[in-house]
Amino acid sequence: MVSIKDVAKHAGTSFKTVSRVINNDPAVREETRDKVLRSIEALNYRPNSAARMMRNQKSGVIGFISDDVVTRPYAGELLLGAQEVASEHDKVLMVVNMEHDRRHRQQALDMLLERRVEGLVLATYYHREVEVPAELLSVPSVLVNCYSHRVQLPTFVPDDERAGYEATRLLVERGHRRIGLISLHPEVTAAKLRLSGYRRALEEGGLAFDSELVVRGEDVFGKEPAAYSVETALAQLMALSSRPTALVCGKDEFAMQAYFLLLRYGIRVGQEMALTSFDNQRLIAPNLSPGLTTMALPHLEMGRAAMRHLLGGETDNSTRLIPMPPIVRESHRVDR
Amino acid sequence: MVSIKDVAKHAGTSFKTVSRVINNDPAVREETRDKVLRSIEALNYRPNSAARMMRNQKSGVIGFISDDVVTRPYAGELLLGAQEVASEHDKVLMVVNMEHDRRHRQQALDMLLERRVEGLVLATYYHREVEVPAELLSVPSVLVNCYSHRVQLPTFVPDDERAGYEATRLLVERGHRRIGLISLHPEVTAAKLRLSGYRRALEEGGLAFDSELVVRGEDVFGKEPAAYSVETALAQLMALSSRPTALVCGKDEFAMQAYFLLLRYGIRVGQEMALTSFDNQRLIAPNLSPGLTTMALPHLEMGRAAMRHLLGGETDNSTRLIPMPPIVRESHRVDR
DNA sequence: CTGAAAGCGCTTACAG
DNA sequence: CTGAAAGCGCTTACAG
Repeated sequence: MVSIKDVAKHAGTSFKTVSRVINNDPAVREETRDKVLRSIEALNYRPNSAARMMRNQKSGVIGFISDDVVTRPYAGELLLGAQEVASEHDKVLMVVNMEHDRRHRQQALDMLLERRVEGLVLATYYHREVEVPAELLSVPSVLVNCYSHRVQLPTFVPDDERAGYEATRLLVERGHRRIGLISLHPEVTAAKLRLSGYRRALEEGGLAFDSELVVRGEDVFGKEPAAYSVETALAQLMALSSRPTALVCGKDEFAMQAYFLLLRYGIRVGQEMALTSFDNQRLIAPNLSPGLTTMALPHLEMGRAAMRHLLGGETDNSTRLIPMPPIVRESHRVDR
Repeated sequence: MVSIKDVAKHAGTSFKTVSRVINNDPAVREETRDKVLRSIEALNYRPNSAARMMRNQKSGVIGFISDDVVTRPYAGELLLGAQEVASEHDKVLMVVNMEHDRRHRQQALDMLLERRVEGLVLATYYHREVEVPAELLSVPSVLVNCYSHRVQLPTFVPDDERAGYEATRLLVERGHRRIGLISLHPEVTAAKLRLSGYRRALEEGGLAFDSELVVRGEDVFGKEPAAYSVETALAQLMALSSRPTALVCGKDEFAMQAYFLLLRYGIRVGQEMALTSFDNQRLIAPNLSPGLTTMALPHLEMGRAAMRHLLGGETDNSTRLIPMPPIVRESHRVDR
């Protein structure tokens, strides 16, 4: 590889002068600079960042540790948002997978720390509590889409309570008084928060909470055969003496299934049933007819906000609730 | 930061001995090694990879350049597959976005080359031709999910022709003689290849190609209002004097829309209409009822294969067609 | 405006 | 089995 000395020789200067040129030091005569630049061009020279790093004692690298973020639909936007902001600050991301295997995880962390990352982002593909490796405390770190009760770190999570409230309010406003909720697994963070938003909206609308209207739409992950499904949930709701006229679905996948399953009861979403949901999966929500009104997961925004915080040198460890904007389409537009 | 010398001082050896220990040089007395290891532990020492890189003249980094791979549903598996294999080889990925902006792209490339990446992966989220930056030729590089006619590089792309053939054959086998094709934008690589697979399957089944049965389901990206849509495509097919009894959809999103739109004609997929598709979007295909039979995009496999090739030190520049396995569910099971 | 020296934190031969 | 020297490719003071 061609080094700064090769360039110096080619340009007939000292290598120090070359260093000045590549670092845009103004104290170089125009003529000298041009000569050096031509040599750089001619030799196709690129400064070795490892050498620079050693002298400067900084790597310009941010570690991005995540579970399946990149493969889950749209969760990759966490990465994209983080990358965008990092790039504005002339930082690059080193992306590693959080392996479940403890040894692998340790290796990945060691690798990042040996590369002297200037910061660490820990991100998950769904909103949940995480076990924070102690190493995160040795460099500036942030938590994205996840949180910890044991460690104090800046935390960026979706405002699921508010989203639950908004998803329900859209239906209350239309005059619905029997609003079903097909819930995610009840132990999931988002499920709890959204349920409490749902209750708040009911209360605000002067409606009593009826536990019969809250049904579970999914099983423990991967359990077969499933004891809980959208199908069983809907069956339960449809068996009520006073059926719901509106439905809040725990995620767009639930909503999609509900569109189909409700047809069995002769019920069309957007006609006999108002419906809202969460996620805004672009693969689903706009392709349903009628289009699905849903609260968007703010992946891009969380990624950006977290990286801005990290690179902005802020020190405050609080939790930021990132809004989940309602994406209003047609499915909730049924008046009662 | 604590360096090798601090460890040596703490352990009472020369720093050279410390270097031996961290590099697992067997020629160190057990006792000395233990002493050093304890000091490393005590000081929480981590070797500086920049310094190592400088001496070793290799970075252990592979650059992963892509367009929107991480945000497109499941295309992120390209990254995951690549990462998996890289990690087995003790390499890490540096992920950068291919900006449309020429200057940004150049910056990203420069950055990667300054970091002395040992290889480069260029990946796209859909199968298409790319303009390959000249810099890719200066280090071992591979193309994933994309190709170039101007540059010879190892190339890993989905076998779309074969997939088109399989998707059609599943329907021919069931006795269908009028098989519609709702095509992607006809200029798209996958559309052309799949069309030729469709024709091959018809021919093999002794069926004449009828251009009336091939309709376009999408417009140029982002064009509003759309001149072509699944709705218009279906309308065209349903207006034919001899309607199709089976449908090959250009992607799962088309299929999903078709499920809904066909209801307007009183036609249920899996009853009066057999249907196959491409992609295997896990968000869509299993959630439709009946479940969608579709040819899976082999993202994970392409990512793995490409990285194996890159790190395996192979030199052959040919193109590998990665199979798109048929994911057989219910939608095609309609006999004629 | 330009250059010679020292050093960042390691590893690679070479001695002993 | 252990150590002293040289050097990887840069930048940071310090001279001139």
